[in-house]
Amino acid sequence: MEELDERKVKILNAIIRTYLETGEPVGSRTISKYTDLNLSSATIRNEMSDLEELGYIIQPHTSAGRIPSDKGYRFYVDHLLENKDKEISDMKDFVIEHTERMEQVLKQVAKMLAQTTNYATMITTPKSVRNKVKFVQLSQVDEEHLLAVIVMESNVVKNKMIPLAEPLDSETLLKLNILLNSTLNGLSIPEINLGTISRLKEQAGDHSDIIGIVLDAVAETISQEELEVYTSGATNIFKYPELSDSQRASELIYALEEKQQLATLVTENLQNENTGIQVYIGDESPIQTMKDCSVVTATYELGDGMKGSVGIIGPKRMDYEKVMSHLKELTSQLDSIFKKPT
Amino acid sequence: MEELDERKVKILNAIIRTYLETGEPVGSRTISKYTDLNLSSATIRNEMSDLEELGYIIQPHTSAGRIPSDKGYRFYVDHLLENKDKEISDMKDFVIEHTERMEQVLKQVAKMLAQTTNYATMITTPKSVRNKVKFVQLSQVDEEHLLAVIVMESNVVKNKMIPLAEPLDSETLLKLNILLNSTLNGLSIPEINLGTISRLKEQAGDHSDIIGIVLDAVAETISQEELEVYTSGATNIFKYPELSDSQRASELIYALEEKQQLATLVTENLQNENTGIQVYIGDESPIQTMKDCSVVTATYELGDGMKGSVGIIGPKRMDYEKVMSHLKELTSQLDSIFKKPT
DNA sequence: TGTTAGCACTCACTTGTTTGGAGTGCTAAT
DNA sequence: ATTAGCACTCCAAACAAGTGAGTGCTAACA
Repeated sequence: MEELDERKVKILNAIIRTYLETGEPVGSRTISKYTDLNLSSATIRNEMSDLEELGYIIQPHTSAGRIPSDKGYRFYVDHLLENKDKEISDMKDFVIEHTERMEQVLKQVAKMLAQTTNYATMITTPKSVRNKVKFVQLSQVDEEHLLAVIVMESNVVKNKMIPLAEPLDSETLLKLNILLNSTLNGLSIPEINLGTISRLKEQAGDHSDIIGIVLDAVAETISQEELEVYTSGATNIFKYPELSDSQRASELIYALEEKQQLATLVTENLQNENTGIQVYIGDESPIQTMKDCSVVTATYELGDGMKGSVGIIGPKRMDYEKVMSHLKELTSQLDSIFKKPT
Repeated sequence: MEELDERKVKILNAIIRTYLETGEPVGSRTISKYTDLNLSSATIRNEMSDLEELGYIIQPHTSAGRIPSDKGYRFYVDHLLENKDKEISDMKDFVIEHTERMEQVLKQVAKMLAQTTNYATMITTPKSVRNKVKFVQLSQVDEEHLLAVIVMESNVVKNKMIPLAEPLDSETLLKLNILLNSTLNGLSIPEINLGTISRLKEQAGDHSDIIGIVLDAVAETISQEELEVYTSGATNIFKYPELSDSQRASELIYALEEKQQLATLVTENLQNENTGIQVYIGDESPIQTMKDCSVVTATYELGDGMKGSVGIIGPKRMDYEKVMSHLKELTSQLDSIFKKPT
């Protein structure tokens, strides 16, 4: 298959751009005027016919204009998109009064992104690729409960209540605390292995059982850093007629509500060293219900080895240019946004 | 205005019930057969005409059946609803593997309720009407950060990072901890007043400034027990044609996404000693965008003075009977559901 | 050989008209 | 007081016709 010559590319580009704007099938006449090629609509028609044969555009029905196919969008995103990197309103200032809870920050970011882009958005909690334990403390809360507080290098705090048969005396507690801290401090999850554990238990002597429970709790707590996903702007999809019939809308909103699926979409990105921006067009998305949408995701990194994901879900004819530069901007700022509070 | 005689009531009842089932305007003929009154459609017509004049039912257009008006629903809910208290699938068992985080539990409850009722649901975190401090602890996490951990009587744990100019020595820390615990322990929020505060500061001596910061943090943390609201089953509204045109659906889902509004809907209930089940029909709801829906809320109580709210949002023709008994069942079980974990 | 003008054809969409049926209100008879 | 009967209303579905945007093809042109 011989590839597209320059003129075809120009025409394809014109088609897609105008379609992105209007959302209506675009006809030969329109292109003939819009471009500076000075070609008659007839010529354009011939070229469009070729483009359709090559699979870049589709005719919804016989006597309608053409709309881009998934392949067309793909080509557009891969080759036609100039990286303008326009400057974008500085989010850092706009966004956040210091809330200490990451949850709040994430929700706010999602919301703001949804507002500025007019698409549905999602963001995951950063996942500790290599997060270290910074501080551990056990406290006797009441007769029957021990509270384990774990602070990670990233200043994420986790709590875990541990039921106890009978209270520990304060001396033991102190000993355990010192032991835990001196051993675990600075270790990342993979480093807390059987060796560490058995050594710990040994040193705990009488209370190895408690250490066991605590360690389990710690491990669980740490690893239970499941990706949480926050979404916002779900209703934005109603702004795009091609998505807002109740069948599709329902499915989409359901997918946004059931965050679990979204997580899967994003995890693979985190696994791979896929640091850049990922674009899923239509069927390319692993989530079936999103086959009528495009999904753009980006990973952000928090310096201290935490990685998370931001994503935008919109119609196929989304403004890729704006979305991608927004995401690029955002991911570069998230680090400092998170650092500022604490 | 002379009130409804018995026959009118029966007819109204029949109209509403069949409308709840079908969702279509119901005509005289239908009623004539459905009821055991053995009346001809003509008679029914006369009665219906009366009922319409009294405002209990409406004719969407001249030659259509009748549908209940808000007033009709109101009458139905207030007088016609027998409290069957049918037994309902036991949620306690169904629901919850022990997750220690209340958030998880609430999300699950909302989800399950949405699944069994086929309406949209919401649930708030329990609010401490009279929640007491059980345990406080300051820990030196690193050079520049103090971590305050606060455990409430209800075993809710809150963390607060406090930035420090320079580290405290461990002796001072111990002193502060003892001081805080002995003073605050068992106090509820209103009891931590200026008196307590100044006494505390006095006793803290050199470190009164730190106590100040800590107390602020504690107060903020405690009072910042803002109602969080979790929703689920938003997409259920698409199951009811009268709500699923994109205009309405969009507004509704937006309202569900913007949980803030929902909170307001519910708070007033918590304030009042309104312990029972509250039904808002159409315009009765304080949230404007829900004027086409009915909202049923119930408050649950957790024994230790925590109160929260569960709600169901559905079409006006929701199955009030089922919904109300579900809610009644649920609220009575929530206490033990929460107690079980820890 | 590439480009263009012209023309017939297609097909969704709109508008107007028709028809059927469900439902009502009224009246007269029981 | 109830009911049968009938005329009337009005929505909804079906159908017809007109409109217009857009295409494909062909023949003429540079």
